Amino acid sequence: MKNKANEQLSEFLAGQGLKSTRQRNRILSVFVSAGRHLSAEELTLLVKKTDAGIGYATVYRTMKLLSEAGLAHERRFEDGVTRFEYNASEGHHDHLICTRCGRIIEFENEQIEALQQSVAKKNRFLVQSHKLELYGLCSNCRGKRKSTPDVR
Amino acid sequence: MKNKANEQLSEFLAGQGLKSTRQRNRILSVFVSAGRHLSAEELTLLVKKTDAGIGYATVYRTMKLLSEAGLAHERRFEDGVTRFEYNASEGHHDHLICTRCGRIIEFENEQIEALQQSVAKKNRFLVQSHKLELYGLCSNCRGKRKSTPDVR
DNA sequence: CATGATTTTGATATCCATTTTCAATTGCAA
DNA sequence: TTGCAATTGAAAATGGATATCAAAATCATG
Repeated sequence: MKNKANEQLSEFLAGQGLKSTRQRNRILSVFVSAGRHLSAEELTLLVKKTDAGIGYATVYRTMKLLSEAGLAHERRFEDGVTRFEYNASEGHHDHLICTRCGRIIEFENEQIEALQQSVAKKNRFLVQSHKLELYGLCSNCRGKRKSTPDVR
Repeated sequence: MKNKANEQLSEFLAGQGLKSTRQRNRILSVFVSAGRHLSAEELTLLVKKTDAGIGYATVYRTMKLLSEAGLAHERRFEDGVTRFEYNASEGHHDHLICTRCGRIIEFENEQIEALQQSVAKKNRFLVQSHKLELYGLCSNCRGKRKSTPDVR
């Protein structure tokens, strides 16, 4: 009866011998419906609107769990704060990050990925993962002095 | 009489109305002669061998200063610790980072840079800076079970 | 449905890198 | 030398993330 994400969570928990709890389901629901990159703090604030009794620690723990379950991905950009993104399914992607309004745009580019492999090969290096982030001004913020924050 | 880096520092300090101090010169000298990426902690340990009275706070403050002076670049990789690299002159480069021994290899690739620009253009995004990191196993660590730590 | 072993939770303490505070010291122009 | 702003070192504060621990909740079992 629940949405797909929550079903996936239930499966994962059952498979790991972990328990299904109100908190875990609530946190996942809020996270998914937010539909954007969220820090643990932002997520906690959203969650508390629905269920004031859920604490920070539980949010942190749950997000780690969701990462293990493949339902969330941890991202840490320049500001040093870990943010989570909901990963419905698709593969790897990289990010454009607006330094003014915080907007995060995702992109994929196989040509770049291929070149990365060739660089690695030249250095006899075996790539396990990579991170590509482009920082700058998004279309909304170019040429503006002020802006409406999108994400903090 | 000093080396080039220290001369650059003196110029920068004079230009900013800041003072030349024993600590600042000592820290820069140690940093430059190390010739590799160093965290503030690693650098402090090295500095203390020469001059035990220099504290952490001064190292942090000085490295921030050197960054402003263009003599150092801050880098923060996945482990969340800020490291500094001495930048003699050359332009931008990216990194291959060994997840086993911590070795850091620098590389440049204009093709990748060009593709980044095209991605940005498609998204009407103005790039100010970027970060590309490839994590994996270096040539020494491929096929090994254990390794000799290079950094940390 | 009651039991009880095992998990989970929430509040709080702790960790760790970095920054700030502040009184004492130092650099340097006059 | 003197005077004052800049700098320093030690220690406290900060901030995000993790660990601790007693109380509460889950859930297989009887």
